[in-house]
Amino acid sequence: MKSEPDTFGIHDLLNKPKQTEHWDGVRNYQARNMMRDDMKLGDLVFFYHSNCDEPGIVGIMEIVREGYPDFFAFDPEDKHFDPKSDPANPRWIMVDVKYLKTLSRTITLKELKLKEELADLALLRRGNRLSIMPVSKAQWDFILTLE
DNA sequence: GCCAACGTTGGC
DNA sequence: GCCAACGTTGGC
Repeated sequence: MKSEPDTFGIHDLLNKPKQTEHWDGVRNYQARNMMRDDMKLGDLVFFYHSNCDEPGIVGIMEIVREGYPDFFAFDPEDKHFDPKSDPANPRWIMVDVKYLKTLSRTITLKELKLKEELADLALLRRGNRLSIMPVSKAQWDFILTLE
């Protein structure tokens, strides 16, 4: 899962009560579907810092609540308000994530790109701008060997 | 700040 | 259903 450190970085998650926060504001259907359909309690997630000096994987989180309505979509004052999301039939979904650890160093995008083992990593696919992407078990294990 | 790559919107 | 226009993402 990607986030811009200037907006919400891994340190912000670390400083939340119970080191837990809802992953709100996703307004892309593919990303929403992954939160709604694929993410299960206890699943592990890489925290990726995007749009910053050193884009890359900085830590690990755990899913502690499965998909439920992103109620910020109902709030006209919220940045991610969506008038088309009906509370009776919510359009947007979020999950809750809990901080697990910060990697001993950032595994940079630049470095990931060099690895043959990660040729199929969704993050590295051309033009991919999704904020949530799948990582296979093999990819996950390999990435952790880079730490 | 630039720009490529996408997703979304809305007229037709 | 097509597609041009527009907005956003995010690396560089």
